[in-house]
Amino acid sequence: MVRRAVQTKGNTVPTIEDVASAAGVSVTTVSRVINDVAPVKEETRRRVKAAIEELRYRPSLLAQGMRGQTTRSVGVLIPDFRSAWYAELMKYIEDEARSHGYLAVTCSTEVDSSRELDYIRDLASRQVDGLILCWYRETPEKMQLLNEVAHTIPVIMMDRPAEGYEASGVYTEGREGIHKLTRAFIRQGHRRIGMVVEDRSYPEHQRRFEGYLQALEEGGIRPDDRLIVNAGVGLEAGHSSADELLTGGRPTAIITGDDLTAIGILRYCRERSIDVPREVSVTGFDNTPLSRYSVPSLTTVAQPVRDLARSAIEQIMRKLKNKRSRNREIVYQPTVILRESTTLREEDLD
Amino acid sequence: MVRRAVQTKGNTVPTIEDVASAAGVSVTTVSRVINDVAPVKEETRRRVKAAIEELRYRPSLLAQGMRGQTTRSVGVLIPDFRSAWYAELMKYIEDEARSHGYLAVTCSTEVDSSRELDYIRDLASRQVDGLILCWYRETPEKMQLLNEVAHTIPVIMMDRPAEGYEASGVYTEGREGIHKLTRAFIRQGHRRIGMVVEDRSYPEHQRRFEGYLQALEEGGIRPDDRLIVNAGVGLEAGHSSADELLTGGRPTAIITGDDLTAIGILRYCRERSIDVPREVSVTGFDNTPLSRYSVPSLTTVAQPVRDLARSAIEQIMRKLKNKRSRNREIVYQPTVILRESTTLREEDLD
DNA sequence: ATGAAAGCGCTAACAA
DNA sequence: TTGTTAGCGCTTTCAT
Repeated sequence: MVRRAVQTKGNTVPTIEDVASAAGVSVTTVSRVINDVAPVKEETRRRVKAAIEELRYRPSLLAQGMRGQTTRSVGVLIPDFRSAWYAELMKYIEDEARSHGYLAVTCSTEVDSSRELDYIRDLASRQVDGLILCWYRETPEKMQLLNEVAHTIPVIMMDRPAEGYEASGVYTEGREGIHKLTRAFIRQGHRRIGMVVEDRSYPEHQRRFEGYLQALEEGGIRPDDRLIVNAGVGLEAGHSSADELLTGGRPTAIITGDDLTAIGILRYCRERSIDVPREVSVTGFDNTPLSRYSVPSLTTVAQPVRDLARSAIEQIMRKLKNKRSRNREIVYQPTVILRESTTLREEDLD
Repeated sequence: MVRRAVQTKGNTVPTIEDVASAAGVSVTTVSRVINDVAPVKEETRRRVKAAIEELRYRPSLLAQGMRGQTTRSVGVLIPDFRSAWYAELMKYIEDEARSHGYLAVTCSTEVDSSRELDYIRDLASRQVDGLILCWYRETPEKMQLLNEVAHTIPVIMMDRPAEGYEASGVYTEGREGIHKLTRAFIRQGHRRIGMVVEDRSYPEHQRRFEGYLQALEEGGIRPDDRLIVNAGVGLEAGHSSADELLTGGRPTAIITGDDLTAIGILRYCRERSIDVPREVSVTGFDNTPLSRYSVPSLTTVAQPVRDLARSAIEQIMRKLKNKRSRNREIVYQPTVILRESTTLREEDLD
């Protein structure tokens, strides 16, 4: 009788069948001890566990996912890994997902529409159990794809209301933060308040801009085009925006929607020996770790990142548990953090 | 004859069978059209494609992965999403993977051994086609698990030699960067050169520290314990290290292994009105975007991040193509970037 | 050029 | 308490 030397194919991953035959039971029994889903005689269980241990068997999540309905994973789309804000969001989303036994698969879209589409399709094909989106531009094609996907799995829009989508919205009302900040400057006597608008095709940035306009209007100040710059996000964008603003309208305060943008402005001011905050105040957004350590440290607007992440995952889990539960909007309020780059005081805020 | 209203189950994802019956062909034919793997009559192909289009069918990567051998994905482990350096690495790894049609699944270990183990096991169960690791501590348990995994799929160790593992190594010789920097300070006349060592249990940090020691020795300088601080990574760690160093041994130059650490030091110096670089020079590591925009801007050591990412993915693809190809060590040399936080000149470097 | 059927590794009826 | 078996959605012989 020829006996195949099973150990020869040592570079093969053991399957449930290998465990079963090693333990002298059926695959069902193995499955039962793995999932602890039906009574198994104590001694059998021991044998199975021993076999699992010895073969270093781990069930294939692919097969489990194929058989069952879940891959225990959620897809996350963010614009850029290198953004401190999204990095932090990603971290907390990962932690929250993990605490439910889920894997967060995060992809960066680089603000590229076709890349967004590709990733959404890819993640859907991989049968992630839910999708969390932080994205920029909106196209009919994306809306359609997204609504198709949302038909199958829960979708969360972060950073904006989910209106118009079959999705839940989880975000911070950034408009309110900028509004408070602008109003505080006005109360302090500022009249020439500038704003760097990062990317108006991104709904949330548009909303922040509206908070600025609203405060100006309430303060009886006419918006001045020379004090409003449309720029990208980041250090470079901040730096060049500062050049534009400070050689033009000469604001006494500059509001931005991103810490890095603000830090780019700080850098510019230092190069030109413009004192912050004496000659011009500068504010950021997101309260990234860096904003505490910039020189001068940065007045900024904080989002409750843990809460955002927790809510996003919670919404997904809720819909996973009860397929027909409704979508929700979860909105958080931002907090203004006062630091050295302004002379604002708490009283100015309200 | 009862006709089931197929459209009723509209919230179900279409399968290859749905496409087949919609197009009036067998699943085999559909598969052939999808994968373009065998001749199909032009008209049939059209019908199938139309059905695919109409049903918005996308093949399940789960089923494909289960059937075939590949999930078209690679797992990536990094310590922290919030580190600018790893964020950048992650971005380029994602891009490279994508260019090969692969999905990069990146997980953060938070420098937690059990989390590392969990993720490695999880990713292996999900049958990623390769694994890229950047990690800290080394335990027997991890070594064993890793070598088991490496038996099945290609594994890349980034940030360190892969010696002792059945893996390829892809990393920058950071020791050399620190060595050059230290030597440059010595040539410039510095004698009291301090170093903040981020985490010596992390092999790469240990190696950087050795570069420092080596340069001191070559310069005939005895290492001074009061000038060497063991700290964590990051702004806070830098800040407190500065306190320790500058109230103690009073170095005229401080070398670190991380830009953020250095920026924490800059912040401290500003608080204490210690002029950089006049009173003390400071250097970082990684040439993160921020190092150009700090005040003062930071002399630092750059790693060729694109090359690292490209090599890592290349090694995986190579081993995937040819299972029995050997592991390799791919080592890159770092580049010193001179900026305002030192008074070093190019001539001092070599 | 096309189709029937086996099987990837697993779970869940259904039987015993 | 345990085992047999039918799929999950796909690819791939092997026939036709």
